[in-house]
Amino acid sequence: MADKTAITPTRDQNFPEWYQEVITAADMAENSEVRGCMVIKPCGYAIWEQIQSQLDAKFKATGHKNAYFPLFIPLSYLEKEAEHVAGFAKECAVVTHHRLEAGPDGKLRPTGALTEPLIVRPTSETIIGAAYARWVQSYRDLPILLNQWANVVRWEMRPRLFLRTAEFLWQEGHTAHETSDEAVKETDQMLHVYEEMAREHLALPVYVGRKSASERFPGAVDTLCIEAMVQDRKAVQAGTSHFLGQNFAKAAGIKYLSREGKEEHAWTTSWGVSTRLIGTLIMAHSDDDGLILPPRVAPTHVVIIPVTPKPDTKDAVLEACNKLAAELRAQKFHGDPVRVDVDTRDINGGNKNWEWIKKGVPVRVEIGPRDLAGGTVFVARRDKGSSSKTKESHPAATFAAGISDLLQNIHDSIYERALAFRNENTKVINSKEDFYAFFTPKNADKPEIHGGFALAHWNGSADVEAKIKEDLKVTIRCIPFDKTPEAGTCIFTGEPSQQRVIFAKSY
RNA sequence: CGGAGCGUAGCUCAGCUUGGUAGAGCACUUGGUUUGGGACCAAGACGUCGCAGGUUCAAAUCCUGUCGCUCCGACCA
Repeated sequence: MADKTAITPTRDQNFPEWYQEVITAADMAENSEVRGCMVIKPCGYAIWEQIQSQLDAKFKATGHKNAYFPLFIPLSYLEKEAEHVAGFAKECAVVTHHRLEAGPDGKLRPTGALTEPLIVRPTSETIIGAAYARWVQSYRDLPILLNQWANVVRWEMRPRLFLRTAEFLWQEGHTAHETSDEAVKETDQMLHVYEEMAREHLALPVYVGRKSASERFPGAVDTLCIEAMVQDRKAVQAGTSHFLGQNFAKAAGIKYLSREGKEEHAWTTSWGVSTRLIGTLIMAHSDDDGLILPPRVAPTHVVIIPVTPKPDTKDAVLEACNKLAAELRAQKFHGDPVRVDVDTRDINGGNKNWEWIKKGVPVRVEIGPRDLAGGTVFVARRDKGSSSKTKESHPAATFAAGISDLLQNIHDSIYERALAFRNENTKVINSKEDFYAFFTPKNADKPEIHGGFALAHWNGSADVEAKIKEDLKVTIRCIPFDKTPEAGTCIFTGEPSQQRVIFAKSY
């Protein structure tokens, strides 16, 4: 029993299936009867609420306000920006009717065809652009700094819970500025907000960089991104920030009279993160016993499990549990009260323990009669694995006072582990042969976990990118900012290159 | 939209080749014994065998059609 894992298969045996099982075991979400859509259950949604409230505070702190724009977008709006059309047309849900009538067979059928079909927003640049065009007349009306929390629909062929679903939750920031420079600064600023969120809240080390032209958001001049590595060594684009230049302003007619009295088009940006962050979190941190949550986004920081083997000590144990819960709740972690559950359910203690392990709660505290006698609490850290050997006895009197430090310590250890993993699997590659070897699985039928991030020189050609994608399913994840430019030669063509870029397989 | 596979209890699946009363494990309910890491015993509830036709005395099983799902490709945050 000792070496049994809570999740089967393990990560090594079958990573995709392990991922699904972690979600099921933690009761986070399930597939809905509508293909590609998911039901986010309370345990999953609570994580989103944490992400949402913490990010929202950062948006407010950088001068943004929230608003809400319509779900339905006139079809003609999408047509206004050519690249945008090409990017999204293939995955749009289209609304063509507005009424149902019972047919002769008693079944409902759509009637009342719309004169202009509506699309369900895949993203909102066009409809927000139309609003901004109405709102902006003068340079005095700029900047506009708005964000919306919304759902969007992209009709995906191959859905995966949290990572890629037909409908997903996200936030999309949309700003309009007087100058290019100001919009570029906004794009950088929001990327930085995402990077900070990933590092400090999600314990995710990310590469920050720029997308190559072929990976750019449709219609953008420049797309910046944060890229995370998960445990099968693939990349996940965890957030994006786009400098849209004047492309959408021209398409939507966002014009203003400048300080010089000339009519100008505004400069716009957009930026977003989605419920995909939850999928990234799961794949980056969890182990073969289930979810591991970084404390800042964990809906529950500490679960207290009363151990009540004998009825005569039960009341005293429960009292001690409630007392500790109150002490913990009085403590703060990054400004918020510590979130504590006391699990008093009358079920087998072992099962109870495993349930919380699978849900990824950072700290489990057991209190039983022996602890009462000794003035101790028995503490298990989720990030240290599930073995009972890692549990430690702490003095009950001082435990609550140290909880914030303990949670921060857990956060740091999760981050460090993810960082070490990423660094181990990021290789500097200097030849085409090494590159192909790095990304080719040894077992073609059932590929093992292989590859990682490759830092290689590239001549900037889209044809080379396309060829690599075709051969290996490997793409340029980003041109990283934090690597100092280094002259070299493209490993594919031998042509000069200014910088190494990050190649990887991706979700 | 191509290629493959699968639809049987809440879940995972057996049964189908060779037609004959609908099965197992897990989960669930009740009672009891347990309880410091996934407990045990007993009793119980749960099914239009994806759907529609056909063959047959008889279909989960054979035939035809149909719908859905999963995986692999193409596409994507």
